[in-house]
Amino acid sequence: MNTKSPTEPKFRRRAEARPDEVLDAALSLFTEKGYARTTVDQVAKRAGFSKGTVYLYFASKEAILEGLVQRTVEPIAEAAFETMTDYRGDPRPVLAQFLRAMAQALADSKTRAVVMIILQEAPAAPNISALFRKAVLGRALPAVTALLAQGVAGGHIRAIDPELTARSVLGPVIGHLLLSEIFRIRPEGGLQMDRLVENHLTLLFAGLEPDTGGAP
Amino acid sequence: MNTKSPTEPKFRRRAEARPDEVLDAALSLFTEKGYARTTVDQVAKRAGFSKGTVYLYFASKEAILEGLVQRTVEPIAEAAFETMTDYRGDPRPVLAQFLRAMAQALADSKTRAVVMIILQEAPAAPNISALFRKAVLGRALPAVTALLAQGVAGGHIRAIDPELTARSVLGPVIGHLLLSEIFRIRPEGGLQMDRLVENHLTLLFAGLEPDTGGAP
DNA sequence: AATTACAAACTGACCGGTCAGTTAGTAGCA
DNA sequence: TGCTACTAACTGACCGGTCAGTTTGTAATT
Repeated sequence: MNTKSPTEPKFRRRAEARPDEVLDAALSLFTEKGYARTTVDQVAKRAGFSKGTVYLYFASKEAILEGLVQRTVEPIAEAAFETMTDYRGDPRPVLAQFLRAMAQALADSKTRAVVMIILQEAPAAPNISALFRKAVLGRALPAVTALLAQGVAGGHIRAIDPELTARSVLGPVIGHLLLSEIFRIRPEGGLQMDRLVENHLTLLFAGLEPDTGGAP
Repeated sequence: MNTKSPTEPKFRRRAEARPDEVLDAALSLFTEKGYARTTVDQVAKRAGFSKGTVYLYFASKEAILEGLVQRTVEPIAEAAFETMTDYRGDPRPVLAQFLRAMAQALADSKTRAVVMIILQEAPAAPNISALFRKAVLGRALPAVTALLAQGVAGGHIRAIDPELTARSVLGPVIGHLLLSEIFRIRPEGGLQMDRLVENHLTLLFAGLEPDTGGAP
């Protein structure tokens, strides 16, 4: 990530830009070594100034993490979820739209990195967990569940459990992300989140097809 | 698990039990507060003795973590994967067997806890990551992929991408685990991994049904 | 007596957070 | 234009505390 060319003047005097510079530096370091193993001094150094300055803009190390999550998660959360809530009809087109949007968001490596940091730190940092739950999960899961329930009720899809099926809709994307980011296990040629989603959608849509009495 | 080799020690004090006691204590603390925020002293205290003793049996704090992963993961890894490799025919019964075994393994809260710790620490601890990859993922994924490929080739299932579909098979289970353990989002009445797997299997099996020209 | 198993005290490095002091920029004045 | 006075931005040494890992002494066992 950036880090600014070494020819920059020593004093920059642009207080408004500082918080974002801290967050950028923190993101790259947290990604490399994890939150716990990164020191505030390292963050400051990478951002191009000293530790004291960091504390002019963030109250604590954890506040940096919170800022990072907020900056990444909020715009994504705002962009979605409204279409789904009152939809009536076959849920599949909406699911496709949703999963493709998700794939697109996760195509950005910064977003991916923040999501990974959240997954790693959430168990030990309750406010991070709460933030993500409130902004993303608490909205996405009920939306998908309601969409599926409505589809079942209307006979558009097979009679499955909507709440559990929501996991079958979203799980593969999360699993793919984890395999790739944590264990470096990914298809030849990179993450290919798009291809994963398309493959998943064919399978999922066929699976959701109402049972018309086919033979197993 | 357990050890307790009946052949070796006739005298000695109670030293043989120590490593497992350390691992048990470490597991509960790592689960509560995470690896980084747990001190070796706390592990020793919970196990009922002092820090120095821990270092009689483990070379470092990270070695404790490795021991924990090894103790949990190896028996699981050994128990499976062989059935799949040379199978010919409709892969669905084997997939069902596999997912149910996975659900059963994850029903044990200790196993679940270790898996979560792995997911959290793997990015920053390469040998943990490698251990799990070698013992579990590096075997499970190719096995499922090969099974699917064989099913496609034999016309038993829809022509999907086997490698990507492996994610659709396993992802929901992982996603369910994550939602429950990290964000405390779970169905009423607990984890219900069994019900998730059964619901997932209906959906998945219908989705894998070869396309015989049904209605969209 | 020799060995083993352990507790307790200790060491040294590290790190989050603070703060007294320094520097860069700017407004006012001549 | 040059000077003074002031402020916001920034630095880096430092402090208090923590913690992984080590050493030493001792009680029990053989």
